[in-house]
Amino acid sequence: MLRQNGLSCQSSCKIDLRISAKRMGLLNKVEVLKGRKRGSKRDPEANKQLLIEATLDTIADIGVTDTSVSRICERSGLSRGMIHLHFGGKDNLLTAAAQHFSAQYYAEMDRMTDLGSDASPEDRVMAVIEADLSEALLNPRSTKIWHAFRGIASSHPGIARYSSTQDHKLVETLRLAFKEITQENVRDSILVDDATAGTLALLEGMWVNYLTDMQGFSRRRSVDLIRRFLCGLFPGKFKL
Amino acid sequence: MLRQNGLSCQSSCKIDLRISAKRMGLLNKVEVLKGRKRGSKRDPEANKQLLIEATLDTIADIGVTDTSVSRICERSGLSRGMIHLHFGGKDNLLTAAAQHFSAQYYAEMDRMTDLGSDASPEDRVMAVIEADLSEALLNPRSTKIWHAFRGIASSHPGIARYSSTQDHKLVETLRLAFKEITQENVRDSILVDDATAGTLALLEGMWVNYLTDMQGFSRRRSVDLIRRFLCGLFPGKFKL
DNA sequence: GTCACTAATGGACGATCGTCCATTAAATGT
DNA sequence: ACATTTAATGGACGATCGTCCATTAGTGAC
Repeated sequence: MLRQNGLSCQSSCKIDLRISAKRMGLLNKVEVLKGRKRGSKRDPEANKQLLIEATLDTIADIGVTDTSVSRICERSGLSRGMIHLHFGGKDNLLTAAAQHFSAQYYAEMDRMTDLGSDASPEDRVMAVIEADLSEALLNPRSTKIWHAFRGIASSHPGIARYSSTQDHKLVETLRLAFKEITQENVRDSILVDDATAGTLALLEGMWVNYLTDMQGFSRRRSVDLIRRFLCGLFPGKFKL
Repeated sequence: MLRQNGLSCQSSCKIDLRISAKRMGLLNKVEVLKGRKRGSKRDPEANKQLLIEATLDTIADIGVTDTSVSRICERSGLSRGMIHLHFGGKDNLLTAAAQHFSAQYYAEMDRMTDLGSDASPEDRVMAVIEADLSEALLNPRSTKIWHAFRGIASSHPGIARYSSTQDHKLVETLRLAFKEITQENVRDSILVDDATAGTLALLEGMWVNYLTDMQGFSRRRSVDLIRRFLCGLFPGKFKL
């Protein structure tokens, strides 16, 4: 929107129009989002969020490689100095974006798997799987961002911290559920570990399938596939 | 090695040393590798390969984001103009590198799964799994490169073509084997599809695990995990 | 209204990016 | 031996990178 305004008017008024358009449009939106008191035109915390969101959107749109400071600021409608001001540099912003993205994922995952405490372990496992493959978590934007971050994680320690599914509450949720399922058969603790790791691995694979071919991807079939594998691991459980 | 020479000598002789070192060292190596006729100092094909290899090494070392034309040339010991000369630009070189990497993977996979034609379908499936998780295919370099390419694939169509495991001979190998296993039970064609897709998904997940935590990764445990899942899918088969 | 303070701006800066090409060097043909 | 062709070089080029900072604008205290 900003760019369109800038391009469509003559050069003499370009700067004025861009500034006023930015000011009005974005700040009003921010005010609504954050509930900031009316008339205030400054809100550092909201701008930090704006930058993080713009970073994620830019990565999803044009890829990490082409995500530059200028591009992020352009999209957020804020000035170029803002990144250094609030984050101290591009790298820190990227790390903050990865953290925010990860936190958002787990928050939404928690929300979607908040079954009653009387839910069977099978239902809890399936809830995790269905949540992970739901449109809220698995969509074009999130897959692109997720894999982009993972792709640069090994050369970017700050991001690596948020590129793993393996060290979160989610793992314990699954492990506990599988433990309950096998409780009569306690001798086999490796089964629980394998079921947990295997389920997460299958989900990873599904995300890759989605990234590779979004058209041909079917959430239902993917859920059924994983259920089928779990049904094999725990005969009698996870029946359709 | 080039850089060390450049740094360790004085500035007056820097250029001469670098050139002579590059000429001697690299060309002799290339001659040995390619069997080029003695005394020849030009070999465009070898240089293309040299650039591709240098590209992959650079990506594995410092990540795609920092992989620039200068860095690639520095590592290969060739001049900066070479990339434009042989590939017409950086993007084409990256695509060629992705293609080469993919081809190398499948060549090695073929080599390692070349069992006799009397091998059981179970053995053929397990051969694919063990090959994919072997050190020859799954190592720090290959994982970093693989995920780096996948991370930029969605914004780089040329690379996307080589970032999928799903449209290759490998899929048919697995599908055929699983079909043989279920041949008495022909009515269930989805089982074959699920087993194929699930196995590949599990392997994807194992690669991610390896990338995320190379120290804690165990090839044997990963193979056993997948075998366990398959054993559940096909009761009686894939026994330890 | 004035003052101190912080948020925000946008341009300056040197470094590096990828591309391109005039030049040099090597191989080949005659 | 010389001419022709092709491989290879390395610097020039403008664009863009990320960082930094002098300046402006908004806010709250008095």
